[in-house]
Amino acid sequence: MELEGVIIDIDHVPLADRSIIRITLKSNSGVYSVLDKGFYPYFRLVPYNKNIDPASISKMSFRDMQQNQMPVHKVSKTRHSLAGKEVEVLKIEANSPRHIPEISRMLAEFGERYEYDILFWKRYLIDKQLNPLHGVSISAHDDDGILLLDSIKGLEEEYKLNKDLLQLCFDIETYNPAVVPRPDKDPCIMISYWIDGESGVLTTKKIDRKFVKTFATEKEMISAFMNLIKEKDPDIIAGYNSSNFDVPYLMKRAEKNGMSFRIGRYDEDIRQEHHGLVEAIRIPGRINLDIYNVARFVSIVGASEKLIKINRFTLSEVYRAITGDTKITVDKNNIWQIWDGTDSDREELADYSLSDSVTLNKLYEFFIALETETSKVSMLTLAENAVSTTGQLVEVLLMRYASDNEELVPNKPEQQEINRRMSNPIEGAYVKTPEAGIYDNIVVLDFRSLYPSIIIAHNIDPAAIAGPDESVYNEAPNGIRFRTKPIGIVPKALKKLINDRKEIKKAYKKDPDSKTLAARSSALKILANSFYGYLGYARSRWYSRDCAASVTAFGRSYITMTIDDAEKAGFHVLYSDTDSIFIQMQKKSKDDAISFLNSINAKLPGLMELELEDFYLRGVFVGKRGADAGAKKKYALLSEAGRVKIRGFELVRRDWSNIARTAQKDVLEAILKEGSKEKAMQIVKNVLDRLRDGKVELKDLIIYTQLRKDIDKYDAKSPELAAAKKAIEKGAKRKDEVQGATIGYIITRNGNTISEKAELDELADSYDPDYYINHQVIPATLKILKELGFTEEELKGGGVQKRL
DNA sequence: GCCGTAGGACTACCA
DNA sequence: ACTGGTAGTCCTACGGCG
Repeated sequence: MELEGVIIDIDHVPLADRSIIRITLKSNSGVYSVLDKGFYPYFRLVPYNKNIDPASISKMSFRDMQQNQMPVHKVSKTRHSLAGKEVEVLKIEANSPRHIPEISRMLAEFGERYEYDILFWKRYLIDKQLNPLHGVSISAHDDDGILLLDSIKGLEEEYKLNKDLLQLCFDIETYNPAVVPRPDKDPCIMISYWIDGESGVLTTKKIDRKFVKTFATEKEMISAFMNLIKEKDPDIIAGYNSSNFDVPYLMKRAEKNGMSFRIGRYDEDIRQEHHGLVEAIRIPGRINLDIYNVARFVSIVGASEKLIKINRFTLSEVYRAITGDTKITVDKNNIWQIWDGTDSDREELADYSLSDSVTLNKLYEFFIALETETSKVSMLTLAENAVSTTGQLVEVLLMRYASDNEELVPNKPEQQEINRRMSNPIEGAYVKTPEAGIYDNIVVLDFRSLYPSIIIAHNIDPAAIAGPDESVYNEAPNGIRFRTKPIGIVPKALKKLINDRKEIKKAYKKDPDSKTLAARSSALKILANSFYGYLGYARSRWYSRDCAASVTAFGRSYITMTIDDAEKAGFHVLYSDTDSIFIQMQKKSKDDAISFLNSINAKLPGLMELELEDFYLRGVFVGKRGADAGAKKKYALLSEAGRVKIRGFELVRRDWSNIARTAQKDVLEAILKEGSKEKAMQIVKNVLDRLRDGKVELKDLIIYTQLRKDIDKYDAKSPELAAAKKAIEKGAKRKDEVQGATIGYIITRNGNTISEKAELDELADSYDPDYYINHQVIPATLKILKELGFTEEELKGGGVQKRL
């Protein structure tokens, strides 16, 4: 039979003598499971002795630790290129991926080993050139009720499912008399879900709510949840931090109840795997999607795309960030008391539980387009894409190009090599020091995708570095020479991403409401922007100090050339950072700026392009604290269209209080929009008065900071650390609640030093006006008012005493 | 012992 | 656990002073 569809999941099933690939395919006619017996896991060996006979390796006897035979399936000769040179390679196929580590170890004495750590199913996708969500076409036959694959290939046209992938969102509540729930002792008390518009709560006590179903035991409740999944057959199981909490917890509870928590499409256990630093949950035949990971990924990687900015990654904070609404909540530490409380307590708990799943579904709807489109670009399954870092996405993409080009995939570096790379960083971008001041009529120009376009224009690739005796090359400003051809896999991959994005943008213009097109464009940009970083990443397979240093050297050269030309043409350059240049127009017209832009573009190679970012009516640059020089990476602009663009100022930083941030924002806007010196001063005076009079709400005084390290591993004392430690001592927080978390604290009146005065936001009952005046509002606003000609004394004279 | 400050640890930002 | 460049806070150690 012939099948077309998207790959939901791909894994392998271990049989007695070998492992075979299994594909879970979703087609418009249903979900199919197809086995491919024609593919074997393998690694490659570059033998020290070229005359080594493949047959002799085939005949060797390999045994594992338990002395089980591990026959080699097949050994064949290939030719591959390695760092730009042709080499003879042996491809050694095994029967099971489990055999690869041992067989490759035993062959280490015969040569250099490569590609021994590429996962079996990933290898399959790469070698067969498949893109799971884009769609595949399969030819298979029925063998006693099992579908066996005859051939598979990727589809040219994207496969259109007539319905979106079906998601089930769920969340659990647990009994927690010890505050932190103990999976071996404390039962799961509620499971809430949302699927296809239907939502409900499964529980074990009678609760008077229509959406609640009550079961006699925890075991029956978990079984009912498993049955629900079986019956509704979702493609995606979405939770919030579910890979670390909900799923492992239910697995443990099921085990305690003498059963197995199985929610896949096959009668198999869920697999828990380490994936870099995150825990990955594999649900056979379905897609596990932990929205917590997704939100973090988008927030970190999508930052440049301005997708979202989230300060804290709790479910309710993320919900608030994307919808502006707040969700209902309960005191998490007291769930067990609520559960043991009154009927109405339990009704509220059920409402809360339900709201978590409903909320989660809204987050799912918000993130799924980008997640799906990133998967199509990375050509990984949705579940794998969701647990991958950008580094891993770039890596797997380059593996595909290496495979197409018959290049060996470089090995991952050993720890010693990683340390060596990290201790030797490269020089980065150029940043011009601005002159503090307030300027009118500014034009901002920037290079479109500077680093990707440099890599493409100059064929920057580890395998393209020319030797000293070669004559055809392009020399980077740092002296590294790159062959002009053949085109390396790094520029080749980038060019495809950039060309694809051009096409998508064209389509988007015709269909501006398409979320899919917008998300695909973002996904392409995120991937393209990660290549330079990957070249300089210490753990990268394609690390190349020379390449990364050449990219930034070219970058510095292009931007300084642009600055010099602008000045030669009579413009005043205010500021520049990496790929952008801020020009004060003075007597020049917009046409002059455009013709300058054109003159630069006329001499740029390839698809490199300087773009007009925007014209601005006014801009503010401030001085560095305690120095004459202007501060870099800090500016505020007002565009002709009335858009305010603010970068770097305290008001965009979460580790400043709301009161200081708001005051700074109001001052900047008063200057930008109204040019009013007096109004700016009045804003600050009002805030200082309110602070002194104790009229400011505590919530506007919270300072948020992440405790990035283990709480005992800090060398330095800090207010946030002191506040966290005090909360732990009081028993208000557990270590694991604050470690790695973004905590909020307030400087109170109790104590002498700032650290002594710091208390977690929920524990603080006063604030120290002196601190907020002299350490928050004044530093944030004074440097701006200074540019208006005010002095510190005038500000203080406006009603502030420095002394208590 | 008090004061001012250089320098380290740390975080969050820009590109 | 993609890069480097940067500002800024808080704290501590240190040196000068008396």
